[in-house]
Amino acid sequence: MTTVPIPAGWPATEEEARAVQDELRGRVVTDEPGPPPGSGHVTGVDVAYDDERDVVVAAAVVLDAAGLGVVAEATAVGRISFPYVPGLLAFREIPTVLAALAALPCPPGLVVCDGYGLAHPRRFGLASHLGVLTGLPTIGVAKNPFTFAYDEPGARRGAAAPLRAGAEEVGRALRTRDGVKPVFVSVGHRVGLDNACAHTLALTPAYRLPETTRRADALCRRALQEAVTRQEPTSR
DNA sequence: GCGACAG
DNA sequence: ATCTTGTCGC
Repeated sequence: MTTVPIPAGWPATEEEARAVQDELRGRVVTDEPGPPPGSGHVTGVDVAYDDERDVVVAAAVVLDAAGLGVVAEATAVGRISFPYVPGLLAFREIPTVLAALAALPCPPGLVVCDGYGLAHPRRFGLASHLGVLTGLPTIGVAKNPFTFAYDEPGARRGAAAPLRAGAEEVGRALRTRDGVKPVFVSVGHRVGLDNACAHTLALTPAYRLPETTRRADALCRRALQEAVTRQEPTSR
């Protein structure tokens, strides 16, 4: 497994990173409904870190949208390309995630990201950024509301309430399990919000988080352990 | 100025 | 994200 290089010209400062977001945000496509839920491929991507050893591992897991079975998976290993800064998460994850997607043997279809798309300080979160760079339809499903406001949705699975930045609806708080904390869905690229929520519900038949992110999370953690174990075979 | 802040 | 065992509850 080769290590993904940090791209030439990758932002080195927060100021540069914000400038990149401001430049690319205009390329987000929001007037396409996106692929219909329940057909084709749905791919989850996630990343795990070992900041101490400067290792980051990304995983991409392709599921059959109809039965949610695993169709393909891939991982990639890289170096930490940016510190974690709220609002700049994409610069920390994207190089390695792109490599994992590129390593897949089949088209990803809709990509489901851990985090936000348009629900972002500059309306250009990880999911939107990844969508613009790949051209793929993407959505973001986050576990926390970040700085956004929302009213508690109804207690039943399927209930939803707007995720708001002031009066603007930047996403939706969506209940995926009865009585359990909602997830926070936002549009990434080339998908509508209603459709993004429909996909999220289709991907959560049993747990709060989408099967895509659950599978990708488990895979990148496993791969990270293997990567650092190989790095120091006789530590201790 | 201070605190909050996706992963 | 990550550090980390058991435990209460459906």
